[in-house]
Amino acid sequence: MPVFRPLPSVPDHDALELEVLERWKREGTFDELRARNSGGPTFSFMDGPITANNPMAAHHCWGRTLKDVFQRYKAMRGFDQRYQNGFDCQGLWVEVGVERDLGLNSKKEIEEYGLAEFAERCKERVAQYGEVITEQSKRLGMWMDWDNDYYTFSDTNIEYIWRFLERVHDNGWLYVGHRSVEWCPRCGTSLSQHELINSYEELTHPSLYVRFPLRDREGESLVVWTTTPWTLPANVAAAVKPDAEYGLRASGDWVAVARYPEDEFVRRARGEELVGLEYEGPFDELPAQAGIVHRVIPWDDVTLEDGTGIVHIAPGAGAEDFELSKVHDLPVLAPIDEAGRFYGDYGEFEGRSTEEVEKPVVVELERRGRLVEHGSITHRYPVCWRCATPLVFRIADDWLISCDEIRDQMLAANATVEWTPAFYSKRMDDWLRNMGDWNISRRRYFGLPLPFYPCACGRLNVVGSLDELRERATAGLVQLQELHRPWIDEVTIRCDSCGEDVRRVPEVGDAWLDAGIVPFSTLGWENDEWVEGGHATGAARGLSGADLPDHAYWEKWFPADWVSEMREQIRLWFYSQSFMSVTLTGRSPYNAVLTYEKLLDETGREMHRSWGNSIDAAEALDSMGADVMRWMFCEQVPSQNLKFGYGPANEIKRRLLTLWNSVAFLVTYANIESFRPRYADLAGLDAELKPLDRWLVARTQQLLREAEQEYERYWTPGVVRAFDAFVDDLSNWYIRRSRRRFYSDDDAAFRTLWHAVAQASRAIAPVLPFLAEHLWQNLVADPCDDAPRSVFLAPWPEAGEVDEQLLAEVAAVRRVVELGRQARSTSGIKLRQPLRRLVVEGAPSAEGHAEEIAEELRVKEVTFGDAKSFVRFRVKPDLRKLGPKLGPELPKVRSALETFDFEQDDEGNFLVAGHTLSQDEVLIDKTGPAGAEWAHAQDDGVTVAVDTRLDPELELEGRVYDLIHRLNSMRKDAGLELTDRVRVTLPKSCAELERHREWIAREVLAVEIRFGDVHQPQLEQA
RNA sequence: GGGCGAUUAGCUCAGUUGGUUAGAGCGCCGCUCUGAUAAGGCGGAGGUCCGUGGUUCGAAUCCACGAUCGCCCA
Repeated sequence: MPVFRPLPSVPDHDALELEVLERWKREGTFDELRARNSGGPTFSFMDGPITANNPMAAHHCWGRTLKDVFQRYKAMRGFDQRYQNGFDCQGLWVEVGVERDLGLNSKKEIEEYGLAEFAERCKERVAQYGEVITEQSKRLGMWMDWDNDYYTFSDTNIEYIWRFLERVHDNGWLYVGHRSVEWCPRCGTSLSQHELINSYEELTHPSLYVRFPLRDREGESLVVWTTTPWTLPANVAAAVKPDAEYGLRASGDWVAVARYPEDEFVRRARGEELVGLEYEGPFDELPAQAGIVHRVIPWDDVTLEDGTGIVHIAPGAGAEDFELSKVHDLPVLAPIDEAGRFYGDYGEFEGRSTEEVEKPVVVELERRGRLVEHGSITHRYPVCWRCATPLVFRIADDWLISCDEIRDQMLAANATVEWTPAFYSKRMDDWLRNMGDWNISRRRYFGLPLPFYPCACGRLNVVGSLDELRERATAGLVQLQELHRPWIDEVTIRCDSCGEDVRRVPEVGDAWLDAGIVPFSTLGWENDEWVEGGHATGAARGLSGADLPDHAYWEKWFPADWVSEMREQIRLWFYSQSFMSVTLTGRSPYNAVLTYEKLLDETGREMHRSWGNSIDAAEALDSMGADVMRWMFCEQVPSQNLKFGYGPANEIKRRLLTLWNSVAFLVTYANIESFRPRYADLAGLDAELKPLDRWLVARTQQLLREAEQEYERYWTPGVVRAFDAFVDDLSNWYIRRSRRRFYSDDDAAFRTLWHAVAQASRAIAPVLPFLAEHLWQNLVADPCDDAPRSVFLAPWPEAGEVDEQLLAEVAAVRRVVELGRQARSTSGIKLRQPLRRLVVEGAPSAEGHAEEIAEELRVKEVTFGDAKSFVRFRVKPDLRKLGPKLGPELPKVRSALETFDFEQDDEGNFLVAGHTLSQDEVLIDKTGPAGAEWAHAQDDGVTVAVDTRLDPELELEGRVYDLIHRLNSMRKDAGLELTDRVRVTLPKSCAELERHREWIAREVLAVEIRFGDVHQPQLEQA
């Protein structure tokens, strides 16, 4: 029975991960970890809710990996954590998903379907995808308290938002805005400013130049440019830039001179001279236009960058237009309804959409000779972020929260937050400085019911809790199954001013209210008594076992020590959370933030299902494996977009192979030699260690220290880099150098290598939980009875003293070896051929390691000190020392040294340009010719020279190495096991090698070597 | 128009206190090891570190201005 399970030549990540998941489940590892850490110091992480509306996409895995990495790290360090996952459950996302499923495509169709039924479908959808996301997250390795998720559509969550809104109202911040807003005609609702961002697409629209004939100026017209023909029927004014120059063409058209510098004008006028002129509107005969006087108004913001310098103004169909209407007292014509269709007083346009009227408008203008030019333009135009319908402007009443008073408080709160990467803090500030009032209302169905009950008496009743609703209700309580439409709409309450019955407004709330309240709703803010299962109320009933904790619990866990979400969340969740928290408590709800950019495909394009380049989470998890994905996410500098794909994944798989092979090496020989590991070795190795062993121990300590530092600053790229470098050193220095020691029962070597691999697994476990656990099981948990059953149940391996001197020595050795290889390679002599002598200068700290250097470079002797006889030497200033000392004199000294313009005194000091430099103030480089017998290489003060002369003895040894090489190749070709013994027959021509018979036999595991009548060496299994 | 980033090898990107000859991976060429083996190692070619100016003994790094790209706001 081997000590370790043999490793296959390459890891099967998928199988290995499923096995680890199964073991965690079987052994209750996560529960045990939580129990162990319970009562320890707290690490408060607040999970931003993931929308339970679709399976996970690759980009979700990025964020969820980061969340899991740091929760695992903190858990290994003994921190008590909550692990509560959150689902975002209501609002437009879910509605649109359900609409698609049901084939509904307008608000009318939803209403015909029935709001109660529609709400049930929404809840089913949330339940369904909540489950899918949970399974996918588990597969990714996420450890969360999966049975106690919070759902933002619970009555509890809703009530907490009501309390917030009540506070907002008490503060006097709540108001109804009558404004021009971006409107989605399909969804039938306005969008808030944070919903507009990132939702621009390249769209082609008509580009029209249209005449507005001036009254009292026969034959003269203003020419305006528009890309929205549908707004022309609502035109009431034309704006000019008062200080710009306008010109009248011979054709009678007025345009800005700056726009047409080449044109000839029969008359010129400043914009202000045109102000006040009246003109004929484009569609004056429409009933809606009755009695409207169209006139020219001044507007400083008229652009001379495009168009004609004269702007068509329709206050009912544009934001700036609407603002101007207030300044200039213009009539406001609102042409379209909630579905984006024209109202009845727009003649032939009635009932048509904004797109459908484009053509008739053009035809009509043309017929009347009003059209100067008709083309098209492709520009960036906002579309609905959910359904991609192009947005329009319309006048609407929305509920808004004023930002005036909170803005500075939020800025102050943000100043307390530690952002990673740091510059995101400034972006948050920028957003806060510029944020407009928060539009919280949506004219939809399955969302947060706004608890606003305006009364005819002028009183706005804002209900702050379910209890208050019950108390004030005058009807509808019996059927109130949950706080959603349609049920909530049936409840009427008594106005607390006049006592009349009042109804709720029909609007629902912005989904970011739902997400923003969770630092309060999930932690039991101002809740007197702990309520078991108290978060699974209303629509969340039966979905979760989450409790509603009491206020003491909130005190313990608020604010979050750390949150992590993608960059967009600056204007979304980071914003809404902070807004609500500052309102309620005056402080930031999180202390530290890790933010990351966007996930693109591996060529750098955005992923889109319709482009065929999208990779969803399930597919990626299946074909890459979770560890590989996690590595990719962790390696990525979070301020850069991540190029995600199979190409990069395969590269990572290959890189992980070095670790795998190192472990496989250990396992192979440990089994052959029946090595038995001791768990206590991980706390400190007390074996008789050789210098190289002590080096690996120091190197391992260094890894632990670096990893810890990087985890502490939430910088996964640093962790990955440190680990990668460690594995390279482990494999390409320690194992490479020590290989032979494992062919025999060298206890110190086995223990040292085992120690290093086990400790490294612990350090990387948060990033690669599966691989680390798999290795821990095989290397530690299974063979050591006293070891923790999981790498995550072992405590974090604290870094001890790092032997910096030893690390420096070996670094010097490796540099010498590197140079030695370079020197050898310039000579053209194979590494297999032994050489007589190597001389090293400038690497004093490598002096204790002459034997290693000799072995690596296959030379008989390594001497230190005198390479001068082989090379010329060059002296360079040590800038760190001499810079401060010499100041402006330095360049002179430097160039003198470069041109060998210096002398050396008896003490070895350098006399140059009037200065005396001691030896430790300069760096000495060797360079130059040394004759054909010596090959050399130098770098940064270190020089090596190797004697390339061969003598008969060296040549003979070279032949022995050749033979060994050849025989071992034959062994491999013959498919022999590592431990198989062989009999070798050599041709008589090899007789001279007789002297090295034992050496050869040892290297090829030969029980017999004889010389026979053969032409080629032959070999058979013994 | 304002804000925040980015610009480093053919490609993808590291490079947090300013320090000597700027790194990695991939790709390319050559060599090499062969008991990690459809791997590994070494070497080479390949860089005006976007540009200009400034601070400094010294700038990829700090400052100013400009260019290009990206993101956010207006």
